[in-house]
Amino acid sequence: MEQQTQQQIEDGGNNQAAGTNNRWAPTPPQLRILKGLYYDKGFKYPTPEQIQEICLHLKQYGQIEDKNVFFWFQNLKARERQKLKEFRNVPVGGSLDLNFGSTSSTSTDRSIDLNFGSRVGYGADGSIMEQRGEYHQEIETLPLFPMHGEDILGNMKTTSEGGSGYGGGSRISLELSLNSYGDADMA
Amino acid sequence: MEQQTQQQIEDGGNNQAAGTNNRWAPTPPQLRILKGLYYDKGFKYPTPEQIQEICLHLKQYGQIEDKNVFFWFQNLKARERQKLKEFRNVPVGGSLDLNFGSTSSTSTDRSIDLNFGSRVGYGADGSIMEQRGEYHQEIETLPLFPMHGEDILGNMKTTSEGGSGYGGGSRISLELSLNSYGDADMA
DNA sequence: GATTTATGAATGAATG
DNA sequence: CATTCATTCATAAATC
Repeated sequence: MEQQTQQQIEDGGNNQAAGTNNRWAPTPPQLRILKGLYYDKGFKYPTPEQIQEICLHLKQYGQIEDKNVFFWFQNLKARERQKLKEFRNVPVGGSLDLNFGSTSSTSTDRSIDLNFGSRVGYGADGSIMEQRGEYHQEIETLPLFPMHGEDILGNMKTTSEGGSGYGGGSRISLELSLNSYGDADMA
Repeated sequence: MEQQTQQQIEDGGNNQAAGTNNRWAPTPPQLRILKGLYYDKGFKYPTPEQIQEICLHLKQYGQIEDKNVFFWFQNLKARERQKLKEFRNVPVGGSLDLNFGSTSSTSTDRSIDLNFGSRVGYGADGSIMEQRGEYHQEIETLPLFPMHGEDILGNMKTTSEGGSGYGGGSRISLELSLNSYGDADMA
């Protein structure tokens, strides 16, 4: 599922030949509409339904898919935010204290708590991932990785067999049958 | 998604240098294992214990933490789900008011009436990647794009396009302030 | 025609 | 689990 068939988008007379383009490019009408939504209406958080609506509508102006609309909004938002961040520091050396009263407290509180070091409380529904005080675990022979002599990659498990399983854990004996998923390093 | 023309994950054990790369990127072996688990074995809901197991095993193929495994599964699940959901028809009957500069409903900044959408909200990105050769829909009056009868967009699609046209007819009249942004076509 | 820029696309990470 | 943010890769288009 790479960049599938998003071909044949034509812009206002500057289209490419068929077969050479794979990346969607908004046609002028599409761009106009999208920008209108974003800037004029301040419409920046379209729900999936709205995305589909928009996409459906934009289809008459050229090939387009939902994900194009989605990405368009995402990228625009991200890049606007990015630009703002870059300007946070006034590059001028002049002492410009612009205290115009407006307590522009940008409440962009993204309480970043990067405390993901060891254990995380990913469990959202409270069913998984408990806080274990000790990171003590004796998984040597993992049930997930059956030691048939080779693991998923075909590498030999040189580790000790024996299986000191832990009680309570789902003992899923998944054996990966090493299916290449087309995942290779194509440099 | 199996996009292969992207990252150049380099090594298999020397990733994430200090300070330069803070974001984990799966090494090819790691990816292969993870995909094998997910797709091959249908293993999509790892418990915390299993996450640790997986992580432990993946460690021999590069730096990795539990949270990486966790996020990987979460993201893949979420995005796969999105894809499926996006195929469904849009049930919206809601009216996303999209009047740029017309119908002065400019009371609030975000005067979009996105209250209709309960909370359905499913993904909107990877829409349809599969074979969808020729489906094109006959849009008419979308609630999102109220037609006022005038075609301000004036897409000169009938002009010297010289290619396969946009296909759709311009029956939607979306009144945009065309001069708002100056660049509708930066091509 | 190689370099830079703009932007579509992908995905890891995070939040609620 | 759904949604959003941040960062990065990839590439068409513009620039030199």
